[in-house]
Amino acid sequence: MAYSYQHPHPAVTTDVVIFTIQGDRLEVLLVRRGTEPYRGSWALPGGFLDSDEDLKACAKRELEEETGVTGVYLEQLYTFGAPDRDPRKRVISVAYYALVPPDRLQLRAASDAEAVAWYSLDALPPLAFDHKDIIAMAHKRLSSKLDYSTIALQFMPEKFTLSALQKVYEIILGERLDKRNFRKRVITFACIQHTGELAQYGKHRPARLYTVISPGTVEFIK
Amino acid sequence: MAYSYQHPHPAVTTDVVIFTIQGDRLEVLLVRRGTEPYRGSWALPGGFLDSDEDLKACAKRELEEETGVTGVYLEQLYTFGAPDRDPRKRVISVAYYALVPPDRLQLRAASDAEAVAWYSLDALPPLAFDHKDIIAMAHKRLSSKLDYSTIALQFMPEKFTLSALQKVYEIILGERLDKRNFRKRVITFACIQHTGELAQYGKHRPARLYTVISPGTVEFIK
DNA sequence: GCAAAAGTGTTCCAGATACACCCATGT
DNA sequence: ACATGGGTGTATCTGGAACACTTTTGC
Repeated sequence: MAYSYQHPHPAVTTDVVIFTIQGDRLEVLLVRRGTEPYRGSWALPGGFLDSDEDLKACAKRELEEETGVTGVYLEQLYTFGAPDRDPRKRVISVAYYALVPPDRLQLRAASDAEAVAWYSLDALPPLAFDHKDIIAMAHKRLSSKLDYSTIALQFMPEKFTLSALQKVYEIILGERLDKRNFRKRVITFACIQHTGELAQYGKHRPARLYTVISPGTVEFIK
Repeated sequence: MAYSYQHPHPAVTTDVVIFTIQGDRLEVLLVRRGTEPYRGSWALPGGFLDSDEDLKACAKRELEEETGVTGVYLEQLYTFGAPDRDPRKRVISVAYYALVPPDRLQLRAASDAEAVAWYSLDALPPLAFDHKDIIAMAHKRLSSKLDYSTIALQFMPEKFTLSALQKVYEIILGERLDKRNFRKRVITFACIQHTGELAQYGKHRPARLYTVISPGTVEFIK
């Protein structure tokens, strides 16, 4: 079975950068490649576009097939097409990215457990293709979106404390923030609300729990 | 001569949205299609990716071949890949955009003069494919970049008056701006400088001419 | 002298920043 | 009682917005 064309056609893939926050680290989801080229190397989840498949649908499908992660809100990042980015043949890759809360990271049981893992952004293994560049660009996009959108809320579980949210900002931006100013700012977000509940106690005062009103949406500030 | 693959490969094209300001209008460069599908319709300049060609190089080449416009700084906009965006076959299009000053608009003599034209954004003809959506997205991107970069300077000829620059902002944003506030803001741009010269006289006071120090660069404000 | 665009400062408001102490709980 | 993180208010600074008149030229 072969597909023939009058002109050379590149292959088209999608690749997905899934970020999460775990512990004190910003992490990305990687899969170990089972096929050449770069067999055995770590890479972003992704794969070839089907004939009648929308680009974003392809990214979602590959993500689910390879990692079991579903239901995330993907956003297009950039299209990578350097002629030599795949050593075997010409491949154009449309990259997407998304943010998931750490409690959503139930990785596919069905897939080989060894083959899917979270890696801290500052301790990435050697990566296949130009995936290092793709991750770098996604990180840059993420940082700049923090300034003018409420995108960071996508990292939060259903209920969260303001301290936890602040920690997320600090991890992504790589700097400490002032607690009072941070709180003043985020409570102006129309899309967060506190639930009246308190967090499970620690050896300190219990914290109020907040929740996001319209989840899955990227809102712009002001 | 045919190219065969084991899996279906979509075709990949680049399309280019070239903006300019002419008179009081924001305009885009369109070409009339000479081939099916949409033969005779207006469309963005663009075309198929060559086998070993970088995406941006393809956009530049097609732009020059079809319109004679060269030397512009292209930026990637978005990749469009809806399965039905081309009625004949699957085509993925990587869209680029750029801004050119009106004095650079010497369109290719070599190409059919009838086949290349500037159209005002608010009086576009019916367009091929999803090119209307591509232009809409490019316009949105352009508007938002005005806020945080000096991208509008790319529309200016080598020497220009502050009033001319203000008019450019007003045309893109679709609203009037305060003259004093505008001038205060733009003279803080590190990349513009006044030349000491005055504009050719009209029936009014001559205006100072300014120039861009590092042309071709998109600078971020602050 | 009149029309037409160039050029110029100050006041005000809102949002960001800097900064330090008391509170509720577990041990 | 003490250790731990939760929670709060005020003074200041800065950038953006509103706003009107004088200057230089052509006719």
